[in-house]
Amino acid sequence: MARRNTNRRIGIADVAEKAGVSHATVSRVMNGNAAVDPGIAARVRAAAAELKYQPNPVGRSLALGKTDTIGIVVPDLANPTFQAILRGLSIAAAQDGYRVLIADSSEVTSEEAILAGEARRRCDGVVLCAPRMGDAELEELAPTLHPLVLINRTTVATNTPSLSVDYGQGIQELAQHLVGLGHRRLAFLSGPEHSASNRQRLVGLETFRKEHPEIELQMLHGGSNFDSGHESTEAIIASGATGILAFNDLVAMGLLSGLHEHGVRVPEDISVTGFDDIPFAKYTTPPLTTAAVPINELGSLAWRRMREQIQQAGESTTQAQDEFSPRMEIRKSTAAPALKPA
Amino acid sequence: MARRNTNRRIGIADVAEKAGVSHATVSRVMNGNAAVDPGIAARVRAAAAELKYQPNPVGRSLALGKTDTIGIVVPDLANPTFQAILRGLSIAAAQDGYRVLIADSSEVTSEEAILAGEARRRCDGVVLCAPRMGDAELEELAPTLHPLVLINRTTVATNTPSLSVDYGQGIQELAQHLVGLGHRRLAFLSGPEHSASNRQRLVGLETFRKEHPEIELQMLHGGSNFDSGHESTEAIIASGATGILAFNDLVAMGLLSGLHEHGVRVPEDISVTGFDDIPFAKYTTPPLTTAAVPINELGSLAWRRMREQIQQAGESTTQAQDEFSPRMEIRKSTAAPALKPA
DNA sequence: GAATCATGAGAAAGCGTTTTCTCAGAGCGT
DNA sequence: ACGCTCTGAGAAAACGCTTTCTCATGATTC
Repeated sequence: MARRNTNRRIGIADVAEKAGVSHATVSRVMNGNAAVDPGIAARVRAAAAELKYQPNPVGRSLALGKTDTIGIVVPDLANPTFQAILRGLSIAAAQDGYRVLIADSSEVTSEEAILAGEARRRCDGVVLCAPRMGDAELEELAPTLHPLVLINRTTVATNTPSLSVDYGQGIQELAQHLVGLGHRRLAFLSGPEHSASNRQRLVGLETFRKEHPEIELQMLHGGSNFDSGHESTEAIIASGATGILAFNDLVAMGLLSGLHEHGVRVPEDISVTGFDDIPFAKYTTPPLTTAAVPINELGSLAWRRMREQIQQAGESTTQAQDEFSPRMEIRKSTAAPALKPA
Repeated sequence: MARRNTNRRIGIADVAEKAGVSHATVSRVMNGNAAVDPGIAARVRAAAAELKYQPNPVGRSLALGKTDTIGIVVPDLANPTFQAILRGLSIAAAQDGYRVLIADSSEVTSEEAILAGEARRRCDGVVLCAPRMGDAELEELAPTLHPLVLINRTTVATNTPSLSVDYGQGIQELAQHLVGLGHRRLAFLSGPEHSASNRQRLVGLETFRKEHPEIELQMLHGGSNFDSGHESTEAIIASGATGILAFNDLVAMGLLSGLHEHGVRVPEDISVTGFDDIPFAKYTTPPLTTAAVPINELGSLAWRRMREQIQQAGESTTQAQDEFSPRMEIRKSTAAPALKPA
């Protein structure tokens, strides 16, 4: 065996001995599972209190087959969106006595499946944010992870709830907002190539194109963070577009700062929109027009969906596929274009 | 027992049966602990692979007495500082095969000790961020949590490593920076009453006062987030101070936006400084002068200190007390005052 | 060729709980 | 006063793994 009895943390046996009962009885009074003589119960409780006994969660987990913990897999903890989801999830889960375990894949897509499996084995369920994972891999992985809640992804398996944001609609509304202001030359500064939510934006913009054939819409490659937005500054200026749809708020902020450095005024010369409405979006200069995603709700709803699955353990009923529609948040980074477009 | 053998997840016994060996042997080949006949080992590995066997971490934890998990207690996951620490910690720990479990106390100081104890029982160690916990409570709690790493707090117990930032020095440097620019009327927009780091700032400012008796320095009550900074706007304007030391970047940003709404120009009318240098500080308008804390390092160093303790389990050696000196980050929110001070 | 030794596999104990099983004793009715 | 039910506590099994203990087998040496 591992450790010969070095002065170990006090366990149920110590309480049992002190109270002069069996450890089964101690367990019973601690969990209130069966009727115990009030006198004995009091004696046990006194002993437990005196010894400051706290049941070992690992032992409990093994016996109970549950850990009261859920895992969350995120691609990048530096992203405010995932931070917010994590926070919402953590707070909601804590309310029900659950804790959350983090697995940050650091954008390494190939690790995501492994991390998720690992997390699932340690926890009672997994919330998976894997925007870049291939569909095939996701389909294969999902059943092995149940209970599972997907964020911004869906599976064909109907017993997996998913929470997603309608990025396609959001980006269309933003584009229409720009058109409504008088812009005729738009550019979309796209996100990571294999991102599912980027694909949704592209699909939305395709629809937009059909409805507005008269509008020029360029597609520029970008990334998902500050720096990539900043790096795209010159390409944006060169594009000649007056209305820029950035992949998200982070990219928009990087772009904003790049444009400022180049002496390009926002919104006088160029209008910029973001996506997500991260907490800082309203504090940029100028405050960022964006599509607001109810990000705190996402986290807490993720927990609710998880809890539903944990409670009805076994019976695999079909689960809700929640979709959130972003809400336009018109601020000061968009305005009518000053120059006449071509 | 809990569950009569409903179609359970496959375990070590299944592999043993399939390979025609005892489960002890399976365990041996999985962990490479003892010499096993190469032929048998191959058979076991084949069986394990075919069954996709993955050892149950809870069982392992119970047998091994370790969970490969550490907990982190934070007062507020919405605060970028704690987000960054969490991230640094998580990434560093993952490198060594450890996961991190979150406990967000939601600023409820009275819960912190309980959460920390809870976390400790589930994990191999705890990183504690509890800026508002009373000193006495901390002293009593610390020994029960070992291995423990304290952030921005210290204990008399020398076997508890702590990582802290020299807020006192940072705030003095910021004040001196303002004085150097010509400001004579300063105001400190303080943080939460019982915050340890706020006390450090106050001590630092006391020193500053002694060195600069000619400078007026007002103390204003505030909080630690956007909103509290925003709410303090009118009090700040009323104070007549031209140089404002905000508790942190969040407060400074709230103040910046409030001043903007009131038509007060920064830095022409009032100079504002923050603290922390959160990622967004350089994107405010104007970019925020602040004292930069090497926040990513804090997280990874926290893990290193934790790992050291976990490795030398038992022998309670005295541990390092690391202190970081903030680095001045002079940006555009501070400048020489336009008006002649009294 | 027998005694010694090394190798390696199975049996079983242990980690700390919960829960089923079992049974002693009390209470009740007739 | 006997037998019945019922209450409640202890014994023991189970959760899934690791590791010590034990012992059989085959190799080595004099």
